[in-house]
Amino acid sequence: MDNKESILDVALKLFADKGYDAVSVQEIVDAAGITKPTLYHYFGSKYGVLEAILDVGFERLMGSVSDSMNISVNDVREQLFNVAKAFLTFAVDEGVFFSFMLSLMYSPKSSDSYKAVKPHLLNLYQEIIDMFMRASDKLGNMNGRQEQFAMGFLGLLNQYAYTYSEKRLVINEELKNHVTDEDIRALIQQYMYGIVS
Amino acid sequence: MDNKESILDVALKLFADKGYDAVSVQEIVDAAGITKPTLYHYFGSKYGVLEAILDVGFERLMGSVSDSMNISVNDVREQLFNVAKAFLTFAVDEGVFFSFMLSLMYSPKSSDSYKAVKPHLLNLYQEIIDMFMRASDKLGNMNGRQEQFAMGFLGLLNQYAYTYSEKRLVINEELKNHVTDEDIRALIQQYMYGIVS
DNA sequence: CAATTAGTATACCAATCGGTATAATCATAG
DNA sequence: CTATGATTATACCGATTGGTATACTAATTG
Repeated sequence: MDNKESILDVALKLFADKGYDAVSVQEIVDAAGITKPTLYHYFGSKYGVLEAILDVGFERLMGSVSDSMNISVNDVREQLFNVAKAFLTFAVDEGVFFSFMLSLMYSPKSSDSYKAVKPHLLNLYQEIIDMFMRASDKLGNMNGRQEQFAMGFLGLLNQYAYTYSEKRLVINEELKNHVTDEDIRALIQQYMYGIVS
Repeated sequence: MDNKESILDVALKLFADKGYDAVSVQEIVDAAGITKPTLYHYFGSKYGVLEAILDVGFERLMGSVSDSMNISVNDVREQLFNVAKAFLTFAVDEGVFFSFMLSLMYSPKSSDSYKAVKPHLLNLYQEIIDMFMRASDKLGNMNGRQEQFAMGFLGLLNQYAYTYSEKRLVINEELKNHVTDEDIRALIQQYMYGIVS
């Protein structure tokens, strides 16, 4: 791992743990074992480091989600299952980035960190909304509520990933790579047919 | 409004807009039309201001939610409706505090702001979980998934309030005081019976 | 070998950070 | 009128902030 990568790696960990604003450039370069001019050589500014982190992370997430959408399926449930699996697998594999992303989703609208993440989030939202649009014929009349369904779906995934990662930290590190297909099926079931089923 | 109140009022707006870390004490006192020693006289520290804001806001929220739970009801749906209405009404009436609260819920775990909000969040979670516990007999066998249901319910409410407030900002300020009972009923319907219903 | 370039270290900058010492002001109480 | 205690303003503190000028080194290229 060269200096450039280790800066991104270390900075992501610090940002996810303490928040973008609370981390100083000095802290990053100390943790990466380099000096400030090196960081500014590569990224130009602290904000540049943030942007680079988000570029890399979202490219992976969107790639994974897009792939999951291109698998041919028989029904909507299967479609949702595939997307949920891709999303949650990403949340587990890239836990640090994912929790940082979640914190940015809800961060204050005038903050630097929200400005940086906003375009990436719009991308993600649009991808999910489009999926519901394409499923219009199979899902029946959504009465123009595709957007609401999409945000609800994403909200459920986020909330699941969030509570799951909380539990992982508290209970057992060994569970790490286990979001089972059954878990995901139960989630889709809940989303489609509610908790009374 | 005396100095103490106006400090809290102004600080909340700034925190909600830019984030706790990004707001300086100088900024707060300038906006409140006072000077630094006055702020430190009342609150001791910047962190003390944050704590006071959260104390006031969560007392209102928890009071409203608790009241809604004490209304006698015939079934679980009615119970959920009442809680959801209290919650969403609060989210509309105290929009600035609510969006700040949401940002803190997902903020990095080692940040000062998360430390301040954590005990209040645990309170809120417990209140919702207890409600599902009490509803065990009517909701049927939840197989110990009360906690999951509770978090899912809260996640749905948060997500609804979030997208709603986004839309309000974008489309029409006039909609402000209108989260209709129909909206809430549709939300509970979705939660209980899913999107396919 | 010479020359160019990317990467790194030392040392520094002005500006801002959260916080405070001191003293003046103010309304109230005896 | 005096005294008291709560508030407030002026002016300051050391520490840290994001960022940079300069010079040196290591690797690449002709």
